[in-house]
Amino acid sequence: MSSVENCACFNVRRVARVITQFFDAKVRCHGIRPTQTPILGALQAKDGWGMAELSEWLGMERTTLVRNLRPLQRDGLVRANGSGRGGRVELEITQKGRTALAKALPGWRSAQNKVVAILGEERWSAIISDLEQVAVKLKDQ
Amino acid sequence: MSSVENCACFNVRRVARVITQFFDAKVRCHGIRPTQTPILGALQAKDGWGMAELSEWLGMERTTLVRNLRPLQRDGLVRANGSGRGGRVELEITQKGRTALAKALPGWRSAQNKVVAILGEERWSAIISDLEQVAVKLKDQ
DNA sequence: CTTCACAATGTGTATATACACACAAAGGCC
DNA sequence: GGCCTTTGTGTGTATATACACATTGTGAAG
Repeated sequence: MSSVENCACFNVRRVARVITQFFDAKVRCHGIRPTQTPILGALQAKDGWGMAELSEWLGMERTTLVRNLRPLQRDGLVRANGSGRGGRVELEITQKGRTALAKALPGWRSAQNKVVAILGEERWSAIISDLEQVAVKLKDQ
Repeated sequence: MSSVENCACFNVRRVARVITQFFDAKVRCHGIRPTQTPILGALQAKDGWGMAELSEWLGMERTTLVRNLRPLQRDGLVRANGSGRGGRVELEITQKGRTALAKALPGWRSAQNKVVAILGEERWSAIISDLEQVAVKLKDQ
């Protein structure tokens, strides 16, 4: 029972790698990476996120988000308004960011559809819901 | 339907982050990381792995495994016998590696039990099995 | 006004991940 | 023997991730 094959961490990371590579192959040619898509998506849905707030929503270490934003800021897809160190920062997606996201959307949708189709939409929803529950419970501890 | 919240890549990566942090908190104090555990585990179960062979089994890019082995080799937990560039390499776990893995096992088991307990063993097995299927189908494409 | 704790952010360092590319050995073909 | 494909490995570069620590603004207590 307690072997490598059953390890929750290993198994989830393993499938995350494969799925990420699959999504990457579909959106890379549009200039953004699958890991950047949710950041842009969150900013497009609602402006004015703070760093800590957005990192919480993404389930990502705050300091990780700081680094992940760097390439997006450098390329002008995201703007960070605020004094930076010490002061609160307001994040917003730029017009260029919106355009990039829109361009990558067909590729993303194709990947998403193919992944979901493997198990079916219902099964997939159940798994996502269960995994979400795991994440929530683990963050309490 | 096609929003950030439903993205398969985002959701799986998200839960992978949380689970990894949880495992990390349990095994870090024993000197190894949750991402290194499966490598050591695979080598303990069977010696003589080649690079490509092991990376395939781990569902990891071959070049990623090369880098991930570096800290383990540096710390003397894993040995790579072979000419390296060009020639086939035989990987093996050292005695120090076996000891480190054994020391971390209680922490790992604790984390594993707690994660599995959230959904129950049956539910968890079903999810792992389904995700495994997704990984296999995606690698064909 | 000063100090002090808190809240929000960034940095140092290390590992994890992978695409594009480069390199070397082994074996078949001529 | 000399070429060439195939197989097995490593490197360059870039992003992703996070723990430990540092920094700065703000408001409350004195």
